[in-house]
Amino acid sequence: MGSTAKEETRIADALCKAVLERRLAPGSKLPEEELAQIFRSNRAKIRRVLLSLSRYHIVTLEPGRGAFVSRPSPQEARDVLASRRLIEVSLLANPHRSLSAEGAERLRKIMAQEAKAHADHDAAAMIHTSGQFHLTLIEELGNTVIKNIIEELILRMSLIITLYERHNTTCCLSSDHNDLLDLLLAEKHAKASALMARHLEGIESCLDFHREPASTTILSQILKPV
Amino acid sequence: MGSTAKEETRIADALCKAVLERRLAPGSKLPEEELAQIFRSNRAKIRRVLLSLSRYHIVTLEPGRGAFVSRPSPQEARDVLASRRLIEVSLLANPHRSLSAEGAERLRKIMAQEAKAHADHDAAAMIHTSGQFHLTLIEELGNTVIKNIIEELILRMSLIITLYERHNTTCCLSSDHNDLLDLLLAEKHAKASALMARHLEGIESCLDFHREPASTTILSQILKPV
DNA sequence: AGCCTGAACATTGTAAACAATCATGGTTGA
DNA sequence: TCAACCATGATTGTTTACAATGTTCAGGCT
Repeated sequence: MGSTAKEETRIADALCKAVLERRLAPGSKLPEEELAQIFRSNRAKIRRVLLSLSRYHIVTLEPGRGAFVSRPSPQEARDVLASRRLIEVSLLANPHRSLSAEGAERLRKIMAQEAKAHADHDAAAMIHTSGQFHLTLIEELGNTVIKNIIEELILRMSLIITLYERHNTTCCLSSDHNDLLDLLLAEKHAKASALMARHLEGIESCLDFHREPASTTILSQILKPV
Repeated sequence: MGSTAKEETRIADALCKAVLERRLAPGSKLPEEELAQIFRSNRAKIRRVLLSLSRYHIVTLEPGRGAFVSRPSPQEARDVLASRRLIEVSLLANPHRSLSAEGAERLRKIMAQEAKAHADHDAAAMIHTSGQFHLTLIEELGNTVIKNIIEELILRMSLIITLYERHNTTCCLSSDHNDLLDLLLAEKHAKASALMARHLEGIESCLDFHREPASTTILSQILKPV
């Protein structure tokens, strides 16, 4: 996510990645000094990064207390889900432009990575490539602005899933992606849109807003020392 | 737009308001020291505000050169327009919930303010209330997350309109709002959605991406000295 | 025993001084 | 006359130290 300086981008990306892959649990405290050591940076830069991330609702700043990984409320969770569904579903129904050949190629490459991650049982890679598929799709059919919006929503969804995922369920089936691409190439917008709606509803149905685990994590074990 | 501290919110809001009402021209430089004096604040806080606003694409930070009011490129302009249209139109077609009685009441009040601003020939108030109408509508039919997204897009649209508005045209006709409310209360989603599409397309048709005026402004005359 | 209180510690927030970078205007030379 | 160049001033970027706030833990009181 575009920061100004290079080093800050690095740090922000590392934090976002940790959130995306659900290594960083919602509610975790993010002490400035500790982060500065982990990333071999200084407090000022960490501070800027945290402020930036707070704008994306990934981090919550509590004045006088510090920064924490956000814990979206059930209401916020529902709103994020609904917003993402609204945007992705309607973009597939009314794409700004149809899928180009090179776009399809990009998507296929990502699907190959997905398959590999699945074969390797690499959970982090699976989440990452799955998100990448959605983002690339949005970018091909829509534009950069919408892509950025969805990018933020996907990050927030990671927090939501970590918080509210019902155990015993296997969320996020990725077999849909194949069908989705076929429908898009066949220009069957209505069907593609409906499939996307089901796809996202599938994720929602795996959530349970009654429980709120407070699992906090220890940073240094999670954020690799650069 | 929610900042952490109170004073910073005040400053950010003042800047956003100036952008929204098109007093702050795209490209204007925003020197830290000068802003600090205008808002009787200090550089550190101004700096935080500018960083925040840069995350909303309202301000562009150029390393070593400082902060400037963003100048969206024609491409970015088109993308912002398209994104806003996508979201607003599809939300009206598939609202998350139907308009409540109190929601209608809120909208009516805003429309009254719009009428007053129109009667007074108060351009700033007209822009402000018009935006408020859209935002309230989105919030009633959708949720807070979508509202925040649209809020940012409306701000960016202010910059775009300032940059690319074709003169001799009267953009943003507000007579549509009345009809829109009627259609919504009658639960005529398809018609409401179509009207919104036309409404937003009307704005787009007033833009001309060929000219790029570089009008820069002087801050102290525009930002009231608190 | 449980809880309130207060002091010591740790962390965040703020300010100011310093360093680095960029815009400027004037000078020099062809 | 014009262009390139250097010196100067202004603005941004970074670091440091210090102030304010929150947290924790020990001790004493009820």
